[in-house]
Amino acid sequence: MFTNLNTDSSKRPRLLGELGDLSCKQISVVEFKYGRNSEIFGEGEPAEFLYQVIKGAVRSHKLLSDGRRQIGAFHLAGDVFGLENGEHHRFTAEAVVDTTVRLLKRQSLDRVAKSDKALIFKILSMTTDNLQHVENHLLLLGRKDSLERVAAFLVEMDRRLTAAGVVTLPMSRRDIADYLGLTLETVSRAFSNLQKKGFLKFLGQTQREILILNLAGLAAVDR
Amino acid sequence: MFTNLNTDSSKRPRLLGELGDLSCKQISVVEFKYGRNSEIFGEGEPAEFLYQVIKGAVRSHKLLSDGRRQIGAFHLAGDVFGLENGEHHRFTAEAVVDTTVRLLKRQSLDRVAKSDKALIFKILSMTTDNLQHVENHLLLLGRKDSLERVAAFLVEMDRRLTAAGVVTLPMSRRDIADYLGLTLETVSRAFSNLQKKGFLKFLGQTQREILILNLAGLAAVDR
DNA sequence: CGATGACTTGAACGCCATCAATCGCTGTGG
DNA sequence: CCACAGCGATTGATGGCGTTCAAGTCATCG
Repeated sequence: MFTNLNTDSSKRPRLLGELGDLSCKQISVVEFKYGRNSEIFGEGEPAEFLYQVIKGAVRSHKLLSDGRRQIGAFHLAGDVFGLENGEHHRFTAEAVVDTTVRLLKRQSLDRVAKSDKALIFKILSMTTDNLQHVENHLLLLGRKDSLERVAAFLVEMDRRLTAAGVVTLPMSRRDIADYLGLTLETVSRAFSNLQKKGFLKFLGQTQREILILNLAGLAAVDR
Repeated sequence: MFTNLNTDSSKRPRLLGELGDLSCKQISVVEFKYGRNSEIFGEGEPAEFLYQVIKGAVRSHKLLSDGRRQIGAFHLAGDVFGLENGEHHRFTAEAVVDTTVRLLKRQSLDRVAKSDKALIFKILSMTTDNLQHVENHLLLLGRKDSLERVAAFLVEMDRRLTAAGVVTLPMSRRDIADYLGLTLETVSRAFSNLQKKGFLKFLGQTQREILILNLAGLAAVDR
């Protein structure tokens, strides 16, 4: 492993914010590429690094012994993940598509954090953001029906990765289903339903490029 | 409000750990009592205090506009809640039964935290514990069936509030249902099912005192 | 005692899962 | 170039789990 690592302390960070401001503080930062569907780290493994998505997309999931899967979050360009405070990762993280990730040694992060209060608060703040997202997802999984879930998903994705009203999903219907606690068939039916209602339109043939025609309508379906 | 407040800076804390060690650091600590089903704070309200349950039980929930409710967590004796990093509470908190709560002004906490690294790390650690619990709950709500959910609930409650193998639930079947993303009827049927299977037994007539006969069996049902 | 609230149990329904067929696109090899 | 396999996605048919609606029990309390 780490055959293609790429020390970065001299380079300018490609993304600002979040971890971008750390590279100037003697924290070793490297970049690494993961192929589609390859594992970045596994649940239960020691949490040695902190990660930031540079390009691509990552899914974090838990598995039951019989294969049932729950995706806790998708991490898109700029997002930080692997932010565990304990010794071990609580999720498995995989690249959804070919993905470039920036790695930070937790050890060196902890060292700097000991003397850098702003950094501690930054980490606390990112953890809290994380918590907020998961708390909202609890309500979705516990109490929303399938159409509400898919509408909420589209609103979230529109906010996070839209380019001019067009949402280009990096993940499959199965990934979406495992994020929303549904089956891929139900997700597909909900997409068709929302298209029939005039809230969205598919572009191209891939079924992954979606033109959002009525964002407020989708938000209203979500409740 | 605050008619029965009770300054506590001179008293010994009744519970150790978590916030118990803060009372000796010039942080104003008061206790307050809430009656059964009364609101402690509401979603969206400014987060002025941090709370610790001294006696009783608290539920944190979110509501949809049509009344559907999702309980994110139950807070039992010793637990800290209201740990928001933002300005506002993200849940509504209510007393499940008559409950005594210790309040800490977030403002004074922040003041001390600025110069006390151990305290910041403590807060970060509590936030991470919180996150871990919610992440596990995602898997439950997204992918487990009703019997698995109820078994998991009993295992959790056995761990958190058992006295000699007897679990005395402070919350109603409806509260449990809204925690597990089910209806109260389904929860009731699952209890009956687990009793029939010999995993538990009801004591008294209240249906809230439960003798756990086979904890490993319950854990196995949960998977 | 009648009223109320918490819980259980039964019956019927409905939403989503499951099973299955089909379509379109991509890549591969004869 | 076309046949064909493989994958992702859609769509249809059927079934099951949990919800909904309803009745009934039991304990508490006015």
